[in-house]
Amino acid sequence: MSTATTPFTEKQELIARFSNALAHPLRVTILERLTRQSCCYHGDMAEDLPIAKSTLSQHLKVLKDAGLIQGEIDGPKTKYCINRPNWSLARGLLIGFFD
Amino acid sequence: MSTATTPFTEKQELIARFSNALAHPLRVTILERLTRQSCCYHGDMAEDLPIAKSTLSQHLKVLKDAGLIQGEIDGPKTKYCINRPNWSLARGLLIGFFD
DNA sequence: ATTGATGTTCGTGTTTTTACGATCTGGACT
DNA sequence: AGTCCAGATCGTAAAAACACGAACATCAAT
Repeated sequence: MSTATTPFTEKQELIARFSNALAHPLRVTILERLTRQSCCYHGDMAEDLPIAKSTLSQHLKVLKDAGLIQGEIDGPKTKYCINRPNWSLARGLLIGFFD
Repeated sequence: MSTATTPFTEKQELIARFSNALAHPLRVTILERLTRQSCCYHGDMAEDLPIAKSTLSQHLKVLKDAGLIQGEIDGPKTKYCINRPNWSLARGLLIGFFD
């Protein structure tokens, strides 16, 4: 396809996109939690984090748009977990990036 | 010291800071180049990249402030190279982050 | 049907990022 | 001294990130 919309390679764009998802300590915290326990509800995170729930929703959306997590509606709650395929992709790209 | 200025751990802050440095494809490109060849002049990069020199300076400053590169004045030119200790630190943190 | 709990979305304001040209600084060479 | 080149810094403008409360939607009980 080679949609050359930018002067950068696909790989460079992906590294930047995944890195951007990790570029806020709150999102790092969220991801750490989701890797420790397989899944987690919005509400459980909101309890432990010193932010408004709307702010948490925004950060979860950033992570979802980056492809690192996925959300699933479970009754009245929303359950989030790591998007494994993309997580592996990100890990591979970043480990490769650091030689 | 424990300057608890944020509710996050030092490690989380560092991961976010290093990731933020990688969160733009241009900066990814710069770092890729600096890892391939040990050092590189501002001017050499400016030739190959589709951006104004002032913009390049800004991105180099972001990378320097994050601690990933260091600059050295060499006659009329400025020579940049990877900051090895911090590069290793970033690699360790990110590889650890991805399990 | 009403209520209550759970999250998302909307609207707002503040701050940061990104990009550029123009200006300034400092070395090298006449 | 004067000139040229390399880069940094300044000033500006547009866009995006961040945070919050208010309003909205949805499910699950009552």
